[in-house]
Amino acid sequence: MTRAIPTTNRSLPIALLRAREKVMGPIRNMLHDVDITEQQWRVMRVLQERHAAEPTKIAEEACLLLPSLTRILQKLEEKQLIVRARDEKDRRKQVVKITDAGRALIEANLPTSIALLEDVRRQMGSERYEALLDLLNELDAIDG
Amino acid sequence: MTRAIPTTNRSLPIALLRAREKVMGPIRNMLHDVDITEQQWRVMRVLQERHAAEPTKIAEEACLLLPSLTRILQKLEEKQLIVRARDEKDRRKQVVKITDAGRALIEANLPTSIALLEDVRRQMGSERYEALLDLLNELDAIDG
DNA sequence: TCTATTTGCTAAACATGTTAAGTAATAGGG
DNA sequence: CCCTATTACTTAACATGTTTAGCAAATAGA
Repeated sequence: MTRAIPTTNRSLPIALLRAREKVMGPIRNMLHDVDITEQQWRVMRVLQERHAAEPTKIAEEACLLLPSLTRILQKLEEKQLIVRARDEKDRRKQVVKITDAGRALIEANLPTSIALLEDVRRQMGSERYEALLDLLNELDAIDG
Repeated sequence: MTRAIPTTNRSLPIALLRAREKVMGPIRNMLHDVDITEQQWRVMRVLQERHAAEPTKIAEEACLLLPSLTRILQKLEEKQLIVRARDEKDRRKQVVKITDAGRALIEANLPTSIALLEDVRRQMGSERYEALLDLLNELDAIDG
């Protein structure tokens, strides 16, 4: 039984894109007021959870490519939200840490960020929200 | 019952991002051989289905912002994959059409594109794949 | 009909996405 | 120990994402 060519509303890549826009729109608005981008926010969140991390690990967790992360870390350093040092045990690596100012910025905005996601969860219903997360993680786990 | 702050693997924005990367990776590789970007491909797909469309509609269907679309249409026009004309009934608008060369490019690559998505579908299972699409569309339909 | 507003698109500026190439430090094998 | 390959990042170049501003055409009222 052959399926027809999918139109945009039944195309997985576009459905993923639209869903992400729906979720990120309000969060981006919030971050805009603090003059920080969505990607910078993701990096800060990772550093808040791990306290210190090397760029490769940050990139993996924040779902960023290293060239993008390089520029982002430069900007976060300029804003004095993070500090960087060379790893003395392996001088190819770096140790990135969040500063007090960075932690303060996270703590000031995390409640709103969580509330916005809670709103999505409430509108979808907890069960379907969790089911969606499960399916997305399952998709991420396939071969590729 | 309060939930803990979500870690990255349980964060909806990042889960959407990772899932999209998983799906688009192979498709991007395919398009790279034809020297066309993922976004240019989306625009071409819309034009193939509608034959003629105005930029605002294309942007909506391909999930692009108008400033991005402006540049993309300029490049597709240079590549002679589309043609543009002013709409004589409303001279603010344009009429964008796909050329024969554009249609040929789509037809040469669509089977592979579909096969790659079929592969994802097979690995996830049809039911879960469809369930994922339903949940994504449901997410897109909430208030925001 | 005149003007204020809206609509459709473009331009500009800055940030990131993506690929390819480059550099320095480390690891591995002979 | 030397040479090669690998790893961790950086740089560069081009394309898109995102916001703001701008322009011309059309529309809505007064």
